Amino acid sequence: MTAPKIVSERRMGPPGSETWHAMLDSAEDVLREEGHAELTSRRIAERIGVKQRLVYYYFHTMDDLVVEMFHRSSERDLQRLRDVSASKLPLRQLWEICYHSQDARLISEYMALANRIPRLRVEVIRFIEESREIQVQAVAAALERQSMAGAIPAPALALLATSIGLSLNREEQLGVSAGHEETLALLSQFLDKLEA
Amino acid sequence: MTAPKIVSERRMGPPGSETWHAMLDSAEDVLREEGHAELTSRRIAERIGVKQRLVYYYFHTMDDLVVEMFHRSSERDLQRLRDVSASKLPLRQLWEICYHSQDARLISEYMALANRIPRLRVEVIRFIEESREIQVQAVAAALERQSMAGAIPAPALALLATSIGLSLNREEQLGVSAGHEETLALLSQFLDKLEA
DNA sequence: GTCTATACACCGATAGAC
DNA sequence: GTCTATCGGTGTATAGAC
Repeated sequence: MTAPKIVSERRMGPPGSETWHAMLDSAEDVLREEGHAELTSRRIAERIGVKQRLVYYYFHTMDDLVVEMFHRSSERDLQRLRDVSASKLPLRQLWEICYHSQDARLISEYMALANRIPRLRVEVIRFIEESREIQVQAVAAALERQSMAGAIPAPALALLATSIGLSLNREEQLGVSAGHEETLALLSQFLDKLEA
Repeated sequence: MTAPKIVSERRMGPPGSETWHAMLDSAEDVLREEGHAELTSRRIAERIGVKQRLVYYYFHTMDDLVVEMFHRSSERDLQRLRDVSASKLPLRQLWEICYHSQDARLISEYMALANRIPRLRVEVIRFIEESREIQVQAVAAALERQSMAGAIPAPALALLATSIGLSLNREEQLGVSAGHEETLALLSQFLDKLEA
């Protein structure tokens, strides 16, 4: 039996407080706008007009902050996904939401960070699995309503939508558009068939 | 008219030399196995048993090294892609190659780096556009041989294959498999239809 | 071509006052 | 809850000898 490792005994600020949220908001902005290399305690503090030391009052380590930031963000996303799923939208709307709700840049930063922060990696895996599950339910229900449940497996449709949405998104942000028009037309045609 | 900005006048080693390649090899290994945070001149030098100073004999800056590393790697990939394209493979083989030749982790590291290194971003864009072009040619030729040229636009098929291949790859590396089986089965079925 | 040595910036994290 | 001050480490990059 191993005793739990105490990282530090220093006094800590309350999770969920206003400053705590401001720091995670700030961190998210930095990650999205400036990238992981600029994601430092000093940069975060500067953005919200406090001193660097305060970051370590609210978070034990920078890795903790990053994990917490992703966790908070993914909880929000999952809740939004559940709401969408409950509103019984048709496939086309589900695809549109999937396509437009992904931020390719932020995702690529998180993926790279997850490669070196095991606890973030765990959170990312959990998020992908849970969101896939919710999407599958939403897709399955939509197919059911169109009496198309046997036409195509919902898990495949959910994975395809996420995958294609992310790629289109990433390439749009880069300024690459080759094949996009044709792909969107093909998807539209495909959705037409499923939603007669 | 702007004069070219001289970054430094220090003595430089020859690009393409043995040590030059060894450094880029080393850097690629670090990026793939340890991530961007460990991609430092010290780490690279250590791996090939030289001193850190030597890295700056062969590359002006670390950003230069990263850009050069991606450039060398993408030139190799494009050449391999051209060879594959010239060998007139059927769609199924093209898909298999697309699926298995992507390293999701390395790509995610490069994408995050491209968010903060403009010149790398330019290289990434160039690579995506060129590889897409080659893939479209290969796919179009394969469809032609099956008299299926009108069935589906080649650019859409090329983009879909890349996108889905990358996502499956990334999730496999993370250990997520939900929907994979169904997606691969669906793809197989789809390829059967196109290659009667 | 490779080395020793070093300047300088910046980062994570801590001590302890107010 | 927020601050000033600071330590130790590590990174990029350069100077200059061999």
